[in-house]
Amino acid sequence: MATGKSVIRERRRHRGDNRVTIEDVAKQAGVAPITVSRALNTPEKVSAKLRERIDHAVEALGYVPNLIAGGLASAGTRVIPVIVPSLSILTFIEVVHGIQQTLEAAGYQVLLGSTDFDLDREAALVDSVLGYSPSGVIMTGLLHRDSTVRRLKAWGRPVVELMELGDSCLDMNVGVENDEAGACMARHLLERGYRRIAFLGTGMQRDYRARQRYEGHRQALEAAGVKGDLLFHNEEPSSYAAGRRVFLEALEACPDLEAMHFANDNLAAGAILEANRRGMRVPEDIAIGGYLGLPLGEHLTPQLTTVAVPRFEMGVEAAKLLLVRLEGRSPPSPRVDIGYELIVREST
Amino acid sequence: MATGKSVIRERRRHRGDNRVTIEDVAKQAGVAPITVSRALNTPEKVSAKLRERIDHAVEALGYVPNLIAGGLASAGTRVIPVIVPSLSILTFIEVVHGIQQTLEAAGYQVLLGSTDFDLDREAALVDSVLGYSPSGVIMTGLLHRDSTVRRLKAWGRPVVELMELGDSCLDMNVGVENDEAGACMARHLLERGYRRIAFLGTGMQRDYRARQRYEGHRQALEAAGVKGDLLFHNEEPSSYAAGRRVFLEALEACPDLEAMHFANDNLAAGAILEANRRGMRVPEDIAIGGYLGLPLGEHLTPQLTTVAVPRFEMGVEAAKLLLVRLEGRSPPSPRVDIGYELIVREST
DNA sequence: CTGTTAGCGCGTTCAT
DNA sequence: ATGAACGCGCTAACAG
Repeated sequence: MATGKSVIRERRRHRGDNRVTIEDVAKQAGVAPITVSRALNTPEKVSAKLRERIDHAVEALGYVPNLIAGGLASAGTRVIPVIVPSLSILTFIEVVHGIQQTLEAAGYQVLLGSTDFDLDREAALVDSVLGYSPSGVIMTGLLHRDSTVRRLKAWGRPVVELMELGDSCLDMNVGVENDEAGACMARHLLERGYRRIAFLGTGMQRDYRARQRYEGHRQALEAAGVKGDLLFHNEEPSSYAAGRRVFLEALEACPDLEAMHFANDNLAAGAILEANRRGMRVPEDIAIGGYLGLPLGEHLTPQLTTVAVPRFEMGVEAAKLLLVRLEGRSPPSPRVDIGYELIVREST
Repeated sequence: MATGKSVIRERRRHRGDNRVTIEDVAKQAGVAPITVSRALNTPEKVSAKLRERIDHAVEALGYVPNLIAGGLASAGTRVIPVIVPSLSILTFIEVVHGIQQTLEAAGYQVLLGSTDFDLDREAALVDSVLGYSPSGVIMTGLLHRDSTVRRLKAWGRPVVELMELGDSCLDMNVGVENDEAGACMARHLLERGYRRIAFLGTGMQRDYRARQRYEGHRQALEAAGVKGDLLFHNEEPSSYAAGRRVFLEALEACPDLEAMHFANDNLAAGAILEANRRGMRVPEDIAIGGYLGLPLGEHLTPQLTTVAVPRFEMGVEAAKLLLVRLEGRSPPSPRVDIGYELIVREST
């Protein structure tokens, strides 16, 4: 006869959904659902014999765990939101790539969010993604709305802040010292004998990391007794075209310039390409330095001198830090300086 | 006295988790939890008065819905997995960018997965992400393991397959006709009067879309009575450096070549940069054509002739198609040809 | 090592 | 327009 039990089974799924559940597997293997759960999540806690029976049943039925249900029960999905300012800027993408590759290998999934450099959008995004009960969060930068900081602190799970390094962070921090990187290129240009040196950037209003590099640049020049506040910038987004434009603007405004320190390699590459077009000699007529270490730099003529930052590795490192914490251990240091490297090539 | 009820409330959360729940809000507003749920999800079904009280309570308590619980109850989170072959290839990133921007604006979140061009990894990823009860899925390409196809079909929710167009797709399809795009460039080179024309690519073993373009190229040449199977390729990933290398290999193997049709702009740009370095004249000594329409192309000297594909728009279109289906409507056509455009510049 | 019980926080369903 | 009851599928906690 149809018992009450079977009635329940009939109306089990809300809608046309008919996925195999852990209960189906348990029945097939002749065990309790929890044993299936254990066989899948902590195999060492289940006898070899049962494990095998269960693996069979899983295979036979094509069971795929419902991670949503698991997440609700255990208050933690294997999802890591990664919040970046923009997906149109190569830097962030390479970082995301490093993160994604590392986390996916460890069985976590990346939930992508972008703020368009807007801290209010960041705040809203954080609220929203915390609703997914993520295992941890990776954020860009150290600068957030108070509400964001409060939420994340109250939340209490691992958080990594990425890109720049600072005195205080929410939880963990990996990045580079932007002012030092800026000073590094400035000192290199000084050593080469250049004295009329300008810093050129775009979108520096929103990109405070570029401003930090400029600050390092300025201080390095002034420490050497050289005028350091020669700055050219506009607010368009970084691109080759933007690089060509600031390059020309600076040349026009300041024809006796000897060297240009660009806020990033995209701009610097644009400048070299423009110089190529006009038959200008680099570095004889004008020296050019960049920041990032984009692959394009070494293929230009002249090859671009740059301060390279390991962007992919920065992502990997952030993910590793998070994974350590997710495994319940605590990392040797919650702060990782990923470093930078001056690569001297032909353009200076 | 402590009633049974309050005991339950004490031990409510499994672990240190202390998030505000819908019940807290309901209590504060003096309504039932379900009313809060409605006020948030279908405000038009709740009286203005209650809605206001509830909004207040939400604000005051800082309530953020637990999307996991919602997902479990309603069998559908607002998550869209996007599965791409690689995050180190700019093309896919721009597509993801378009998708992400469109979906995020509509209140959906992108779950990122990458397969490294491996169909078995793709199959595993699909299994895994379906566990998140996503609202829909966006996949790359039309070629999948049988098991992947079966799962997705049985699953029954919206699926978009992206990049190339084909006769049959799982559900919806947006992309470009690769063979036509390849033929387009080939015909352009023929029109320019070139006869000794080679196709050069890298990683074509895994990248069957590049093979499709080569096929279109070959047929166009042979239709014109020109030898079409001049092919140079190797299996390294695409990069400027790889472009420089195939360029040199082809020149050496075939010094009387008149034109080169590259599988993508990265390779073509590498070739132009190498030609710059060697003082070779393009297109006089050798003509160069690309595919994609990367920004770099127009800044090179000579500017690169290319077949441009609107990659960002392709992502936007895919997301829109999905959104239409998610709103319960059905799109005018489940197949969108995103098109391509021949951009003739200086290099041919 | 295995099972029982009791929710996780919501939305569906059905009643009012 | 609002509410009560129930279960989505899984795992934590506690027994045995």
